[in-house]
Amino acid sequence: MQHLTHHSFPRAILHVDGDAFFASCEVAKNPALRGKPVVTGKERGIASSMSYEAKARGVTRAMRLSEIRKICPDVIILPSDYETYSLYSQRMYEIVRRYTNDIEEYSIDECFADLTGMRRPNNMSYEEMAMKIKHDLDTELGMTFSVGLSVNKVTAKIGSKWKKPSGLTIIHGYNLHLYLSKWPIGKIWGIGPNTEMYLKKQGITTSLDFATKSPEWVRAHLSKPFQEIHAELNGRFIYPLTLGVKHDYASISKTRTFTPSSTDSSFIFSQLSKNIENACIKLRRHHLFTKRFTFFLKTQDFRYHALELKLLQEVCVPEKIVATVREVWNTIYRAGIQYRATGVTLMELSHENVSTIDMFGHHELIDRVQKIHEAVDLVDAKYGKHSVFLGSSFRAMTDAAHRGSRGEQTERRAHLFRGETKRRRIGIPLLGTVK
DNA sequence: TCTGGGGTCCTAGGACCC
DNA sequence: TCTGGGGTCCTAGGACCC
Repeated sequence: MQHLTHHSFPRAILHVDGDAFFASCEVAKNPALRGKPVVTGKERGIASSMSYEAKARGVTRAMRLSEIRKICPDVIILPSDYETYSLYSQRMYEIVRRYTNDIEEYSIDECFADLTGMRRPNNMSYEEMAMKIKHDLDTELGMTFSVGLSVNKVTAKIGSKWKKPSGLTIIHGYNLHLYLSKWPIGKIWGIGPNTEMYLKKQGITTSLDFATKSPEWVRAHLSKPFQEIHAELNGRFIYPLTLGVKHDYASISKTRTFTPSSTDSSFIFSQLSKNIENACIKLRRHHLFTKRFTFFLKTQDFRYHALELKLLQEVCVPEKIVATVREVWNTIYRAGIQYRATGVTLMELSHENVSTIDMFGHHELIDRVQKIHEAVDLVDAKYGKHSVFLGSSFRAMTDAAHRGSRGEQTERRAHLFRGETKRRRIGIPLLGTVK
């Protein structure tokens, strides 16, 4: 009796990657920008995406806008417009979905598609499908995409990165090794700087060097994710596609760097308070509650001093979190140390408020505070974000000396307040003191 | 890349229990 | 009181991605 071997014949996995996606969306939205150096990220003061014309002039990611203007005086710098980008993103998914329903919406500018078994229904070869998808995307969205077609996600990713922009690279299992021999180990999806350095020390420089190591060697030297990458580089299909729309958050975090750095306890606390408030705004927008959080202070030399704390009850408002941080503040904050950023991460997110604890009327109080925040969210929706904020965040919202990297935006809003509208910013010290 | 911001997953080690 | 071994849960932190 013979073994029934799973003759898992090759899959056809497509990876689609928008070229300079944010900048390209801006150009698609406003064709007058076509052919010009376009950069997005104005609100952050650094480039987050740049058109190929801007790249040709030497603009790179995270470059300061002041420097960009220096090397490229005719650059067009735009604030990020995520509403537009996600609209184009949805259209990208929809176009790919014409050819298969098995789509992973991997990120705003990328998706995977499993074309396996779709030759008959589409009456096309896999190669034709890849070409047609790219053609549809390019012509209908007014920007270019780079596409890779191969036998799994890791190799499809190599395909889409092989030629950029506007590339279409098909990597069959039988000539995978030709691509791997020319693909540096550090460019593999999932291999970062750390592992790259480690593998190089082991004499591995190309993807092929790595792929041809024995599974035993890989098991002995590397952790699970790298064993899986190794298997995919050998043409196996390991990583399934996560189908359907993106699931809920596992965590929500907010962090902000301030320049110059500071040693001022109350200022740093207010920065953290502001981050907590913003994280809670996002929490409520997604109708979530948190039961646990970590916060950190980042020192001038990039060390993190962090603490993880558990709440007695799920919350979606910042008061209890801020009060908890205040209680332990002196175990983390050290006088005389220069801090450059604070941050908070909310975890154990859930949809319902399942708490049963209701001692000393805590529940009622929290409910009341929650109602205030519902009203505040409405005010914010009407008059703009942060029209109302916690008293404990006051300094972070007003200190001109310590404007964060969002300084330009703050300035612009402050101007609005003085100018055509009568909007007032209201600090609510009371909320900050709820215990 | 002298370093912005928002995420996910994995692992090692300690605590605790049987 | 000392001992071995094993399982589970939790936490800190590493590594990576866009």
